[in-house]
Amino acid sequence: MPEGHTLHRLAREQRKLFGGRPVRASSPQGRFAEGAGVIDGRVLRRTEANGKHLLQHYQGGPVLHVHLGLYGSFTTGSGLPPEPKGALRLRLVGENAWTDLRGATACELIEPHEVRALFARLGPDPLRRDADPLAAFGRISRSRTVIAALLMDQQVVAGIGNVYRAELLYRHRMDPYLPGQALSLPAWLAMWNDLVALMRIGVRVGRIETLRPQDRPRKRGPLAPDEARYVYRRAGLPCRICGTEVRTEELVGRNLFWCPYCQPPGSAGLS
DNA sequence: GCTAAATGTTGAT
DNA sequence: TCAACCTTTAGCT
Repeated sequence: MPEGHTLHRLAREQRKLFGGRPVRASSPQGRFAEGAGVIDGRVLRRTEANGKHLLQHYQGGPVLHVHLGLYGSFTTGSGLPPEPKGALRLRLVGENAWTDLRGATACELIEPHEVRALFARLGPDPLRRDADPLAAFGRISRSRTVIAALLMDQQVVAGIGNVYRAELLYRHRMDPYLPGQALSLPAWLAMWNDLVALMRIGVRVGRIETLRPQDRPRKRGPLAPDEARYVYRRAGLPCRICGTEVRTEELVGRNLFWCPYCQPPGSAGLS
C-alpha cells in the first residue's frame, strides 16, 4: 500500500535486515537480471526513502532505485526464501532474511547525478528531517490549481497519495476545490504539522490511520477499511461526524472523496 | 470463483 | 488521454 509512509518503513526494515552485509541479488523474472548481477555480493551501505521513492546504496557505488507504483510490493521473510513464483523482479537474500520485489514501476540502478535530479524534482517529504514546509507553501500560494490537485503533486509535497490527501483535507475541514492561492500560511502549517504526525504514525504501524481517538468506532478486533477513515473510499456512506453522504468525483484522473457539509465550498481550513 | 478497481507514475499517442 | 505495470482486495455470485 504505497504512499510515502510505506517506503520509509521499507527503508528502515531493509537497513535493519540487510544493512552492513553482502546480499545475494537475483531476478528470477529476468527483467532486472543485469542490475541484480551488479548488486549481487555487494554490501548494502545505506537505505533511504524520499517521497514514494526508495534507494539502496551499495558498496562501490551502485544505487538501486525502486518505485512501487500502484501495486508494487516487497514481501519479506526470515530463513530460507521460498521457491520463486510468478513475476519476481528482484530477490535479495541476506544472512537470515530475504525480500521479494514484484510489480514495481521502477527497479533500476541509477547514477549519482540521477539521484540528484530525482530529489530535485521532489517537494519536501514530511517524513524527512530536512523537509521545509515553506517550500511547499511557496508553490501552493502562487497557484490557481485546486488544493486537492496540489497535494497530489509530488513536486509540491513528496509522499502524499490519494488516502492522505482525502483524509488531510477532511481533518482540516478544507474545501478540496479551494485554489492554492486562497490558503493562508497558518492554515498550511497546521496541515503540514498534522501530515507529519499522521505519516509518522503510518510508518510506525504500517498502515494509514487518520481517525482521531474520539472518532474511532468502539469495537474489538481489526477495523474494516471504511471504518478506519473519515472519507477515503466512503462515497455514499454517511460522514462519520455529520452524517451527510460522502461524495466522490474524479479529479485529474484520481478519485477524490470529501464531505460536502464538513468541507463546504470556500472553506479554507481551520487556522 | 470471478471481476473490477486500487494507496502511482511513465511514456507513447 | 491512454496503455502499461501484472498484484491485491473488495464486492459480487
